[in-house]
Amino acid sequence: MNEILHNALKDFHIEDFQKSLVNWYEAEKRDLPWRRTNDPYKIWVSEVMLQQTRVDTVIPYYNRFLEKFPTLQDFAEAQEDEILKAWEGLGYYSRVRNLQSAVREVAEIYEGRVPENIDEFQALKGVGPYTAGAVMSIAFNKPEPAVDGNVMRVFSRIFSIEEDIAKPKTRKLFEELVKEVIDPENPSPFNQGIMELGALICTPQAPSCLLCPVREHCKGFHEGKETMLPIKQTKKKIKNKKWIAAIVMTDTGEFVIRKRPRTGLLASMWEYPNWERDEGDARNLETFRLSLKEELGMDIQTMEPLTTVKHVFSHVEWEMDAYVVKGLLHHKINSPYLQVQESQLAQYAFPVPFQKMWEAYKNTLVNSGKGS
DNA sequence: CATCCGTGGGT
DNA sequence: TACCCAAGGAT
Repeated sequence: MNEILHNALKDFHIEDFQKSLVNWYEAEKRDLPWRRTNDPYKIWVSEVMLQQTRVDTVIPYYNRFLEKFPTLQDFAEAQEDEILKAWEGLGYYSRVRNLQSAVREVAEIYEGRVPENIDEFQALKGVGPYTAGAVMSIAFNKPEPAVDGNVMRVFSRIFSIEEDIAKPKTRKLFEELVKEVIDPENPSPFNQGIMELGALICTPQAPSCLLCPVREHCKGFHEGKETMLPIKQTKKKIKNKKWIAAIVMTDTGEFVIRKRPRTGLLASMWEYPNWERDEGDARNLETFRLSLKEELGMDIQTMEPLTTVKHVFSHVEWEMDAYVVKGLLHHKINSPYLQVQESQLAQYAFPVPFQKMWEAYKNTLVNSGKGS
């Protein structure tokens, strides 16, 4: 066993720790929708939604999702636009496409039953070490580690571990540590207990150590280092990208939208037509007119400034100058473009920056007395 | 291993 | 305002 592990476990009362944690979890756990089921499909859905996403954000999405796709088979048979719409606003959209790909594989290869073998399950798309361990332990009560940010923070403090939790290698260290201390009789409440502790007590800022059920086991607390842990390398600054975009309405009163490429940022989501813009280039607007004319075959009648939308993603920032364009379409437009009635817009999934743009458009209609 | 991939809330 | 953070995974 490696040095850090050996050191961490020295003088650590494993069984007392397990009991204190599991008892606290059973007494204090929140009543969350995915804790009311044993269906591995539903637990799987919850775990994917919860990746890098807060509980309060997930709850309404989870409920709506399972209302729409109650069974694994229902979700396997759904159309891409349907599943993206169900995920709209939740972010990290490849999660839902990977989830469907994985679910379809389960439907076809495993006769619709979620594999109980962790290696088979983790081989599915979108299922990494954390999700595999979480579903195996929570749905099937298997003693597998499920190391997320909570677990690394809580265990960094309990064992006073100063490894950088931003480094991939560190997650493996914590997996080994969990394997040593997990309660083999109660893997599900143990794993969920650590995460619940991280969410309710052992929080990133100002942990409530005086309320902590495992305080007496916490080396970081005893050393007065709990607020110094975990150690995490800071990430670098994000870049800025500038766009010019438009709400385009045709002479027939329809709106022009566009499907984004299958890969990359906001993959397969819908958007309003937009092109990259060069800062300080006076020809931006003229280039924009040309793009609309050439790509859409549109004669522009009016073009008025709408708003500027700023949106910060995980690694890039957008600044979109938005316009409202009205024009004549001479030909049928081609994929990836689509012209739809306003009443049909709601069935297409738009990422947040374009939702902001549409809201601004609706507001101008209301303010100018043209709204409904 | 570093970077890409969303969004909203907290300080 | 400018960060940080939240039940990560793919490439």
